[in-house]
Amino acid sequence: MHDPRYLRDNLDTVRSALGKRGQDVPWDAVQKLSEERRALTTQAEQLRHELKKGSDEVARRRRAKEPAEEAIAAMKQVGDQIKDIEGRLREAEEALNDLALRIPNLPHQTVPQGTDATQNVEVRRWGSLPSFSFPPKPHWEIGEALGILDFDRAAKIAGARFALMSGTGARLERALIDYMLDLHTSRHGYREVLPPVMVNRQTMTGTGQLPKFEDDLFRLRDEDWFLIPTAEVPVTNLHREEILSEDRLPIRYTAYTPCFRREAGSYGKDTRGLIRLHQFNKVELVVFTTPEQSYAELEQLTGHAETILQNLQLPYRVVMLCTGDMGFSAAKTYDIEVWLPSQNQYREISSCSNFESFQARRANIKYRPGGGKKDAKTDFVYTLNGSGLAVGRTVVAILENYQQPDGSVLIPEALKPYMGGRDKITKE
RNA sequence: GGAGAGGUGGCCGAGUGGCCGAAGGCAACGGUUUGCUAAACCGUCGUAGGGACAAAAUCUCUACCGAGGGUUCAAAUCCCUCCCUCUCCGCCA
Repeated sequence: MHDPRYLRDNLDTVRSALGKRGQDVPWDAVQKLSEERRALTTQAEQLRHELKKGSDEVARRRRAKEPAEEAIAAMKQVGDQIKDIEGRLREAEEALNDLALRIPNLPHQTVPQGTDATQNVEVRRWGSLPSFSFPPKPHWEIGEALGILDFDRAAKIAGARFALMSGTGARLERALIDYMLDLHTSRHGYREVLPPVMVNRQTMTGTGQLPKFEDDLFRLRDEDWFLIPTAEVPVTNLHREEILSEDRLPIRYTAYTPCFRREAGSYGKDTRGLIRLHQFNKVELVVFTTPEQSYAELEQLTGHAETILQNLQLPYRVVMLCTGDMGFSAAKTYDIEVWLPSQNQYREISSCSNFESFQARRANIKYRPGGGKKDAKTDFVYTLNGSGLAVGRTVVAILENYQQPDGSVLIPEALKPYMGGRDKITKE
């Protein structure tokens, strides 16, 4: 959501800054409704002022035992006018709001121009790629052979794009969740939260999933609740409609949740394995901070996610997304991509973004600068979040990078304490 | 699911049709006093949208007493719908 005043006065700037991203926005309608709303607001306020004065006059006359019929009749008319104007105002506001909520965020200046993922910019690489004396297998073959992944039964009980993990596979997923949360809470300064995974419409609107991307979400049939596609949604909305004092900032949360995505329109993509599922687990990092600190926070938060991969000794690279590949709400995004030997490429395992005030405006999350002094003007916080990490994809990376010629899989050193001390997954 | 109670400013809490954006208290902030602390006293003390001013200070208008409708010249106050919280019963983890 953009500042309506800024939008009104700088429509052309916004429009060109959005470039390709804003192609489907009906700019003329935005401008027209913007002006209409302003005019109607002024009219309505003037009329209400008149009504107030008139009503006070009636009250005064009543007390003075003077006749008030004339004033009452006049005010009755003003009242009718107000009803008319306010009705039109409401319509204009609703229409404008609906359009405004569909305008994506403006990219930060440092974001490269581009139309798709091929124009993302690699920022850095970490780790050395593993070499194999045999053709590395895809994780689903490894997992099924070991008896820790079962896609056939998952399909039976739920359908395509679901997974069943069992035995050491289930333990591995749980170990990773534990490990990530422990690291972020004890070393990186995040507070752990365990939020609802079903949320209401307002919450989904706050972070930008609604109104534009309802088709990507699972929705309950009898209630207006949605399954969260990421913990970003409930956790960012923790402070919706709140004013935080600056000395509380930055506020950092980490949350493990399952995530649910319809994956509409991705038929045929990553149909096998754990890469793209309707339900997956993720540990998320969410930060509320000031505008000044937000970009330093983005670097730091990305680093926190990288630490997990480093500790697990998984090679990865960091890319800065170009304007055409960024999500709707983001101003700047780094993707962390982990190396997958079977695919001979890096694949996304984390996405870290600064949303600037875009979500804060939608969710009305403010802060009061200057150590809580009353006279300081409030302003919107900046929100950030990143995966730290997508758990299923981390399992994928471990299975593939740590696979052995005999089909077993070594357990990364850092994870052993979380795996009951075992150092290897063998056939079960 | 059944029955009942309730939602007012950061918090507590008054307010049943007009002079109420809302008494009083607490907290907070500024000051006076004080050897220091405390206390006392004085003052300030919600959010947002518009207008005036070149801008800030400031002034002014409008909205907001859970949300949305309605009645009325006039609604925190009356009516309707919804949401949320609490208590009891039932059910369940």
